[in-house]
Amino acid sequence: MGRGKFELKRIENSSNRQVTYSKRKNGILKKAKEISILCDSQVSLILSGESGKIHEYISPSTTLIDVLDRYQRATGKTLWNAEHESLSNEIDRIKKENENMEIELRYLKGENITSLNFKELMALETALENGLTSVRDKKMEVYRMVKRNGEILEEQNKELDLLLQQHMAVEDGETCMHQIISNSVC
Amino acid sequence: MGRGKFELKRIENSSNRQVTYSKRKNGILKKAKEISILCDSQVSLILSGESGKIHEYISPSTTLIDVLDRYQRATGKTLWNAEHESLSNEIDRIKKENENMEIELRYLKGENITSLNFKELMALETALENGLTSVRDKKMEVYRMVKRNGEILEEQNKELDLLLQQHMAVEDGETCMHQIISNSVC
DNA sequence: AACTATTTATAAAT
DNA sequence: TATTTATAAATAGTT
Repeated sequence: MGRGKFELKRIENSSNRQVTYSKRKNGILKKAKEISILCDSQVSLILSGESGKIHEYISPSTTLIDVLDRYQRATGKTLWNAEHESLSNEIDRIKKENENMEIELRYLKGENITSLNFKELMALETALENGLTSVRDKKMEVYRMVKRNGEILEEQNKELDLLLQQHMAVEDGETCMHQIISNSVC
Repeated sequence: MGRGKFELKRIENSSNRQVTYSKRKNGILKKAKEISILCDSQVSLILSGESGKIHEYISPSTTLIDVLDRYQRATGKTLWNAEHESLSNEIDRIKKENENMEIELRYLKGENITSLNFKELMALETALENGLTSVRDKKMEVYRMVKRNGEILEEQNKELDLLLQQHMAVEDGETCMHQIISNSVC
């Protein structure tokens, strides 16, 4: 079907892949419905694409549980125990991930850094400096935009301005200092 | 397809029904395989006809367990027991936590901050400044200790020293600048 | 999202 | 039951 023979391999273009998924999903769901009605058969079809969203067709003459029961009896595989184990494993995996992120977060906040060696501390410092630079750049950008648009009410504006002046003073100072260090005029 | 339009209703002739089942079963199994490969999607298809024999296609990138697991959490339908539900809830909870931490981490690294407003940026900046201060203090502390104990070999020491001098110079500059701002002597 | 040229699936015939 | 064939259906690329 379609404008040319297709090769049975993953579609590399992400956008095409998504479109094809959407089209073929509808196609196969229709096929599932047809065979179950035409031939009076039990069907369970569960699909999920990259978005993670699930699509299903379960023939109305049955339930998923029935299908799985039959499946277990026919194949001799016990899904229930395996299911339990699989969930437990996933929990372990996510918890581990969680723990690592928590540690990294604490480090970035300067907590629990006693155990770090010098090299690690330097890397951390660099990461923080980079973050700070991005945030300050963004802040300035937002500030300029707000100023230009004059969108905030007078009162809020004044309050904000006070805070800003304090902040900006510090940063201007630092910038100036860097120039001193690199032997240019301040 | 076929020699005439077909009606979507049970085929009454038993022999025809069986033949059609057999043909369409092959067709839909092929379709299942195709969509899973072409679109990199997770597919579980279980079929049974009147003979009771089961046919299945499970995409190789996954297992039936995984598919059912996702199915249950996506639809909220519990296929097995209460224990499953509690495990499933725990996974959802941890994943949510995980997501929040991931966002916070990105913020601290200065990523994805476009959506933040001014107040949030200021809070972020403060957090980063605090982190940086702690890390730098710690770094100095470690440096002094290492120096005093003379534990590193001569060669390593020299190499490190070079790096350090660069780092310290910058920070001394900043510290000095802060003192200027707070009206004390530099 | 709709169109269309082509391929693919399949109902009926053999 | 397997193969062939006429036709409907699905769909890849296009707009």
